Amino acid sequence: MDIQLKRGLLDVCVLAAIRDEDSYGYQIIKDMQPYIKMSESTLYTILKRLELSEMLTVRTAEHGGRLRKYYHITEAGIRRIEEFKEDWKEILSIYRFVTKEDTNA
Amino acid sequence: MDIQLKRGLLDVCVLAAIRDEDSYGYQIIKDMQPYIKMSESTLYTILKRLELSEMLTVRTAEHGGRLRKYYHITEAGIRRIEEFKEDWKEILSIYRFVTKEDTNA
DNA sequence: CGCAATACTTCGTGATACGATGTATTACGT
DNA sequence: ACGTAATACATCGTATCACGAAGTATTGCG
Repeated sequence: MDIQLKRGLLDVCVLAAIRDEDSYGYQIIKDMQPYIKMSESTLYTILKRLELSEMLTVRTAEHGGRLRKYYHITEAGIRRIEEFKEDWKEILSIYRFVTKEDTNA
Repeated sequence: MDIQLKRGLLDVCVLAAIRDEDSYGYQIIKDMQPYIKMSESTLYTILKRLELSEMLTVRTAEHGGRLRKYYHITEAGIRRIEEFKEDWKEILSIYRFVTKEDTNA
């Protein structure tokens, strides 16, 4: 998919991936794989950004002797998803503008 | 609307604005206004980019003593719109992933 | 012992939307 | 005649951001 098209989707996708249950980087990538692919460097950059903007909180936990950083969505993160749903109406109107065939004979 | 969300839409929107009829910068902005707002600097940057990638051709014409640059979509430009329609399927699947409520429990 | 998988991090690069600013002309009100 | 808005296009600098490359470290398997 066009890289520019992905940009607005990535943040909100990551939030959606931790919405129902806390998760960690490696798992998030795997969960999103069927929908949208992203490299590790991209994901960790996004997670850092979402943490800075307080869309999620981080907690470090040990799992099998290895450290994992678990991410938990905040109220602001949930609102961010809601805002995306609002934006979606505009996106749809743009989609119609772009795809509408020229029906003037 | 979220600026990142607009990124993937802008190019294809501009192409859609000249699809049925050649147009020029100032007019394009006005035509797209109801759907998506962009500054002049953004539009002219995009037009330059689309010209470089041969999605459109340019012709300068005089109109009321003033010069106008008219933009004409190419075959590649039309294909670009078709590719967007293909991408749309992926976008929809992402949208569903993001908006689906947690129905477990 | 070596290699894949897991897990996270850092760095540099290229793309790009935008505000600010500039140039020039036409049109309109007073 | 004068000033202001509208039309029309261009350039520059900045901030944001996705990505590949590369690195660190551990677990687990053959």
